Formats: sequence, structure tokens, C-alpha cells
Amino acid sequence: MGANKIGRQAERVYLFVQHFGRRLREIDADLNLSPARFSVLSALAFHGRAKVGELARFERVRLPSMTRLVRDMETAGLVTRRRDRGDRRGVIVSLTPRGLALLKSARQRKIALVRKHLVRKSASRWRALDAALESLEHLTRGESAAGKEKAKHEH
Amino acid sequence: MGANKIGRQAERVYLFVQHFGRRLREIDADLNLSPARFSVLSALAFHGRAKVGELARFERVRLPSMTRLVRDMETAGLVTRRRDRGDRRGVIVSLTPRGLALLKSARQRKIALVRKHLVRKSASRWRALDAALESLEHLTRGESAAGKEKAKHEH
DNA sequence: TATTGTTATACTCTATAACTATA
DNA sequence: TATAGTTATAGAGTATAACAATA
Repeated sequence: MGANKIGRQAERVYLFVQHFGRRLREIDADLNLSPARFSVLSALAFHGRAKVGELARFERVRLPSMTRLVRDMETAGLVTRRRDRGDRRGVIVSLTPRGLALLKSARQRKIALVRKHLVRKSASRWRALDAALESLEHLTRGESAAGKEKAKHEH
Repeated sequence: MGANKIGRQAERVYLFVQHFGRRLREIDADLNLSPARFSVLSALAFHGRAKVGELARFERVRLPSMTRLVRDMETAGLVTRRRDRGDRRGVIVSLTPRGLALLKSARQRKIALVRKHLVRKSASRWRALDAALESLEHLTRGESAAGKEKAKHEH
């Protein structure tokens, strides 16, 4: 396999992700869901309730940033906060039904968008996509760019 | 093909894009390149020089937002601005060598990241990825979520 | 003392409204 | 008048520094 050919394929992959990622964020925006809030909702859906500090680590932002984000999301009715009884320094954040519903609605719209394009595909295209996803999904599992451990929980 | 099976595959696609998109933005962040600035640099590399209003339309932000973004990018040495001689109301924005170099450096890091994962793939995996990209790239060409025409120029 | 979270303050990117200059 | 852009101002999300409460 020529080195150039691999480079071109690599470029196609990242450009696709960049372009389609934009479309996905537009879906969130249509639901009045900012990237930051979407990400916190996803983290809570994946991990269950979490403390403010845990969310800050998952999302790789500083504690004061997460304090504010979570406070505003509480005001918007997307999450609740309560003191941790075990360690009373901690504050435990949970999804509200409304937060969960919003997240599900974003998820459904995204699935619908992709699905619309998949239904017409031939069986061979289908198998190819399956094999390709198998390969590509490894890209999301290695370490992150800066050696941090960015959450992989955006469900 | 079962409807459920299509739905699961659709979910894999959008989750991959969401997760890997995050990794790609971390690369930009490491280069001290915000998503907004990255996107303007990409637009300029793709379209050549552009007026402030054109950039605002490409990027789907309001004129005052683009005025400020471009002004700050000029301060940072990434772009230049000059009066349009033909229509003296207009302001033409161009990439500086430094802006172009920054964009190229982001591009190279992204290609390198994907490439690292592709070099070890078998020939059959390779063909599958090729076919899958062919299908998936159509996802970035349809209409945008809100029926606007978001730029597809992030090269 | 160390940890968890908040408050105070500032910077970036976004918006709307009001303004200037040019067509 | 209409268009291109800017300035003024405000809100969201990020950061650092200083503080409070608990372990």
C-alpha cells in the first residue's frame, strides 16, 4: 500500500468526521442544546449520577466551569444537584426526566439522519460499512491528543 | 435488512463521528486554535480571500460576530483585512502565511493520527473502508439540519 | 493539611440593536 | 433606501485566583 494512498484515505476519514460532526452539532443546536450541555447530559446518561468534580474531569474542564455549567443546567431543569451524604463536601448531579428526554430526542434525530442514508444501501455496501466501523472505532479508544483521558461516553 | 439493525448501524456511525470529532478538536486546541478560528481558516483556504459578510454566511454566524472574530484573528497574525476597491463598503479577508501554516499543521496532525491506525490494516479492511467512505461521504452533502447551507469546506 | 466546591473576575465567541459609510 | 461593516452591550462557556466547608 503506497504511503500517499494511506495519507489520502486518512484525510478522507478526518474530513468526513469534521463535516458530519458539524451536521450533528446543528441537530443539537436546533434543540437548543449547546455542545457543553449536550456533553454533560451524555456523561450523566452514561455514568449515572456524578459529582461536580467527576463531571469536570470527564469533560476536561476546570471545576469552576463545571460549577457554573451545572448550576445553569439546574436552572434550565435539565439536572438536579444535592449534597453527598457520605462526603458532605461533594455535590451529586443527576439527570431530570426533562434532561433525559432532551438527550434522547437529540439521539433519535441523529440516528434518523444517518438511517435515511443507510436504508438504500446494497448488501455489499452494508458489509463494507460494518467492517469499516470495526476498524474506525479503534480510533476513539486510544489515548487522546494531549495524553489526557477525554470521556468516550456521548451516547 | 431489519429496521433495528439499520438503527444500530446508524447509531454506530454518529457515535463514532461524535467521539472522534472530539479527538480532532483536541488537536486544534493543542495548537491553540479555537473551533471558530479553525473554521475561518478552513473557509479561507477553500474559497480564497473572502469578504467579512461572505465568511459570516459560510460559518452561519452574524456579521458582528464575524467582524470581531476576524479582527482578533488579524491581531493574532492569522489573516489580513483590506478595503474592497470595487465596492468600498466591503472588507476583504485573506490568510497570512502564518494562518496557512497553522491550518496545515492541524491538518497534518489529524492525518497522522488516522494514518497510524490505517497502516496496519489488511487489504480487505482497506477495501471495506474505501467503500464505506464512499457511502458515508454522501451524508455530508445533503441539506443541513436546519435547511441552511452550512459550508463544507473544512480542508 | 488536603479535598471539594463556590465566588470573583476576565477572555472568547456568540447574539441583537443602533450606528456609519457607501451604493 | 438598501447593503456592508462596525460599535455597544449582553449572555454562555471557559479560565485563574481566592475563599469556605468538610475530611
